[in-house]
Amino acid sequence: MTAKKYHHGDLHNALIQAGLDILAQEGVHGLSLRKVASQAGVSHGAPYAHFADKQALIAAIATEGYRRLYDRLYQVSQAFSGDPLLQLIEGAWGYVEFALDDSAHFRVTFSGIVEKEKDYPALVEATDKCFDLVLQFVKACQAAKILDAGVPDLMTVSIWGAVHGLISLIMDGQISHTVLERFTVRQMLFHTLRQFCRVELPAN
Amino acid sequence: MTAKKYHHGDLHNALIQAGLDILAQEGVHGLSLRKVASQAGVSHGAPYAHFADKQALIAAIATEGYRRLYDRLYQVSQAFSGDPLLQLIEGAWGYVEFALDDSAHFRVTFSGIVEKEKDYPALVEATDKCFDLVLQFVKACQAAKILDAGVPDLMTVSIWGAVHGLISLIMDGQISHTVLERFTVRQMLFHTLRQFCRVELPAN
DNA sequence: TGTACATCAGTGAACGCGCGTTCACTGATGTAC
DNA sequence: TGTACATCAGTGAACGCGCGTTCACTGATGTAC
Repeated sequence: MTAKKYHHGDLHNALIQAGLDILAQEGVHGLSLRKVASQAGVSHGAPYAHFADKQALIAAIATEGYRRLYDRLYQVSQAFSGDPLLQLIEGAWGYVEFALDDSAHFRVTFSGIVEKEKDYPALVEATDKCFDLVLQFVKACQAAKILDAGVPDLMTVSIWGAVHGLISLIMDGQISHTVLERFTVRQMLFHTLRQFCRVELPAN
Repeated sequence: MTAKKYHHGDLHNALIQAGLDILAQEGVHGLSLRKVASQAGVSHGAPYAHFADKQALIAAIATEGYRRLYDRLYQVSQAFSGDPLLQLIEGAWGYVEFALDDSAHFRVTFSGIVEKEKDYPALVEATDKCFDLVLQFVKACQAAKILDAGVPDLMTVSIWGAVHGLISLIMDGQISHTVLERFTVRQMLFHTLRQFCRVELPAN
């Protein structure tokens, strides 16, 4: 965050990046403070100058996850502004891509590893910002009669949950291979979205 | 499984039960072979007479999770036989209840902790049996025009994912309190199911 | 029924490991004069 | 510009811990005669 220029320069962010590297290479199980420090080229005591404890680093990594997700969604909202259906579809697809591209980061972000969210206001803010953007997508779709009218919050939770659950089941190997062999992830996503939308979806 | 009657009697199953106790008391993080052995009242080397390694015990616990889920779903299918809509609704609700009642067990069951499922045929079998039962629910609903016609496998994955994702987000604390305060879990589930069903749902 | 034996479930000491965290320290940096 | 000083990011040894796994053993059990 605040890029102080003492020895390292910006170890705070370097540690978060190192955490992402570890997650990408070794998965959630490999994420330890000592490995993160080593990956950042720093001794294992150094992180304590920037994070209170391991939980705080994980919270920062989760916050970064929500920020990246927001960026993806925001890009989609700009790219398809004025077309609520495509915003919804490609927003959902962006969510899926994030999960597939960086599955360990996705897992940490959503795994609720950080128990008392209240201690990490930046995480709460990033979460809320993401939710609000999806909420905008949903409201635009409702206005365009693409989605049922009704409480937008509920619809947002339902759609978010449907996409989140679909990609979670796939990532965690719960979908039988007989299904995986016959359909692409995008086809499954479209099938799910079709249940929510009251209009025809474009070809996937 | 095979209840040999040497010293303990049936340590195999006692260890699985002890694992469930640990999960209920301490969560996924507390699950270690040594704690499980201790909980079962046995020395920490004893489990190796029954399980090749920790992964094998976890696989057995996940298998038990799928079996319990199957039992819940089967009970629903019997209780509401002839009423596909109620089977679907209460089956989904059973899934949600399992997650809420035993969240750590639910997590282990679906977390894909066991990487190479092929090494645990009982787990694969339990998984497939569950999926097939949901598939039956879906087919019955399609026949009754409650759900859209189409590939039943795809519809099963979509609905399963929607319910799984909804309860996952709730369990992992990703739903903002402003939503949680206004709606019950059952209301959220009904809202999700309403998107899939082409008929009115009963009052929740 | 009683005895000798083989089996093997469970014991407990031991192994090496990586972990989170602390703490006295060092030395590079920024600042005051 | 040069010097003295204060700051504090990063070091590395040390701590205690719980973990998964191995292994020689013990003793309760089932079996053969």
